[in-house]
Amino acid sequence: MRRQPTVTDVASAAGVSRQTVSNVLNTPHIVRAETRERVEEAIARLHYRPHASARRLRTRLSETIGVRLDPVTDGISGSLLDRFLHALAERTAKAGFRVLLYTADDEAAEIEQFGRLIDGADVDAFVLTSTHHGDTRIDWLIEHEVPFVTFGRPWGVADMTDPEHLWVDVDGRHGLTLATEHVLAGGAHRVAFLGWPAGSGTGDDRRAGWRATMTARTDLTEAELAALDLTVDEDPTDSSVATRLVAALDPTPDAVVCASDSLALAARLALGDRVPIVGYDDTPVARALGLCSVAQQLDEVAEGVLDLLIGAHRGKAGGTDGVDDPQHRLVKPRLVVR
Amino acid sequence: MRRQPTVTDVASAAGVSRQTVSNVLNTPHIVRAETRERVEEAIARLHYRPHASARRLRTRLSETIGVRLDPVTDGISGSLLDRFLHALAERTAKAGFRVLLYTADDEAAEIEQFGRLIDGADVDAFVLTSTHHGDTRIDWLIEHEVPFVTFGRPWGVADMTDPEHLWVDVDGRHGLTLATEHVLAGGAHRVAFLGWPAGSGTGDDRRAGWRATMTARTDLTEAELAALDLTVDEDPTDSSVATRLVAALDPTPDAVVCASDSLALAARLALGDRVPIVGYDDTPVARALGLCSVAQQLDEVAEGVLDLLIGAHRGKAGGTDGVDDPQHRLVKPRLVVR
DNA sequence: CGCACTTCTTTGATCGATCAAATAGGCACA
DNA sequence: TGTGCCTATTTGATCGATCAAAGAAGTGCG
Repeated sequence: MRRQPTVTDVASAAGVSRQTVSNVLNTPHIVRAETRERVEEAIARLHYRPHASARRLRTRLSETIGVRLDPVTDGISGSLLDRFLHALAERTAKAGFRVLLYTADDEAAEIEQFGRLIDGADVDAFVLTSTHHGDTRIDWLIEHEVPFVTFGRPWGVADMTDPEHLWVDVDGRHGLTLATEHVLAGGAHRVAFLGWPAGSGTGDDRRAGWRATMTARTDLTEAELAALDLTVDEDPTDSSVATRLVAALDPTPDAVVCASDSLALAARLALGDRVPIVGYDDTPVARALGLCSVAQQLDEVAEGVLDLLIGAHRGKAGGTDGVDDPQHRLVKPRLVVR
Repeated sequence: MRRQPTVTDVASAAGVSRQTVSNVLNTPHIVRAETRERVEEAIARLHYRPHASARRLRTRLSETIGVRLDPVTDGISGSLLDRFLHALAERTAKAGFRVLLYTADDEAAEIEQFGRLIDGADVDAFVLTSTHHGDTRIDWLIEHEVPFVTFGRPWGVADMTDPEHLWVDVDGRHGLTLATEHVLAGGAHRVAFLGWPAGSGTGDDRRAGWRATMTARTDLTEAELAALDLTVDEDPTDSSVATRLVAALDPTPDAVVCASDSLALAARLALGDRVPIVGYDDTPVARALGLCSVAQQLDEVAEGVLDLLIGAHRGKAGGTDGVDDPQHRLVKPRLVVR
């Protein structure tokens, strides 16, 4: 590997000075067109590429986003993060940024990582993916004035509208409304919901979509709805529990809408293909089983994350395309019909 | 965010010079114990952390590994990359390195990325995950003397032993041997193999494991084996094809060993749970269905990748623990029995 | 023609670390 | 006591870029 050309090399090749080359790269508009072209020609001829670390040292900006790679959750939806990461990496690259991965076993370790990555100028912003109520990481980031965006709402009431906490999320309630309306339109009447125990923001949000739709569109009583509201812990070994639960439901419901594809798989194993089942996340499992599923629009989520981050960078400017709330963005999921 | 302390700050706090602080951090053994302790105390007291970009500028090392995030393949095994990435990120962090993600739509674009990332000192090595025979990326990396390791063997004959091409792979042949022996031990006799068409190195390797075991352990003729050797394109929409294929097999085989979990799912949908089925990759799908599956030991793979990379860094030293071939490593998979 | 005023370009300093070479300190031995 | 040698520490230069401020060229107007 021979020595890389530097700004100085380009400068002498183009017959100008270092700073002019730097200007061509960073603030092209202040350079006279003729000079700019000469410099650009020299850059191309020498295959010059700026040394990212040198620039970072001077500007104190890394143009890199840190993303934690969660320990694999063993859920079928594991690939969700994968897809989100891909969408994020792609968009990030388009915006001229990079994605740096890190791992951490617990919150304390992750905060330690924040410090290391920020102090070392490795990253200048974070994207958090698994947030929960009372997350200490978020307090740390806000206190240390580190820009960040979470994929997922903070479910605490006050937090949700906190302008310091930027978030993007998928409207799960809307997703289950779509799912429920779809099976109702297909002739179902007694539609069961298979979800997680109350208490998780995400799960409750999805349940609410089912419940609201059922209340509005059917004449089922509260008691009947309660009987159709099935709950199981999310745990791979629990799929058998879910299977038993669904099978025990008597009479068999006309359809089942689920809070996740892994629950949908359990329902499918219990009921076979006689009853329409709708999953959530549109994972390969749903595809393989031929089940309808609610697809999170991860491209849009990634786009939103980046918009908010760049907005935050450039002085809290925020969304461009007429979004009402520039600090938060709720993406509408789509129902994949099969 | 107040200004971060620098080596100079630490130096004056400890009453020594810059370089001594640097020595404590990089070559502690040349510093007298008493001095070292004083410096370490000052580092802790000031919460000093080295500025990574400054160090990289000087050393011309980024201590960062570039990994391409593949476009999601829609296979059930998508989560495999996810798990590998996680294992890699974790090990990488332990070795004091970082993982930088990038994406690229095709090989040319990826080579363009190589150039950008190397010239910018963003990364100093790459890990490639989806390699194929005659991969131009590999030629580029070797030509430009950029260290890299691939997860996956190059299936060209000459390439496989090329000392310039470091690789780690999982012994799929052994995996299918384990799978086949397991079902044979369970009393099966006519064991079918469900895999991809001949021509893919990985698929052929797995098939060979099944075939060799069947030949050695059963008295089935070549013709009988050929009839049990089922082939289908890997494509999500093809699972129905696989299902038909398996169902058409008459008489029903005693067991089916598969080249992937998504094929195992197809077999399961065709045969129900009357016949033992073994998948490959131990994805959540296999777990949810209660199927046996061959688990790639991604931790070991990640460890191998890092060993080779660090070995290459430090002058082609290579493996430590008595591995025969210091440039290549074949990890033995494990059968998860359910 | 000359002075003020832009606009574009150059020069010197700087970011925070490490490298290379020089210096100071300690110890043994003649 | 002085010389030589080894080890521990300090000093000056450097990596490649950007920032800040100074300098040069070009324009308008009295």
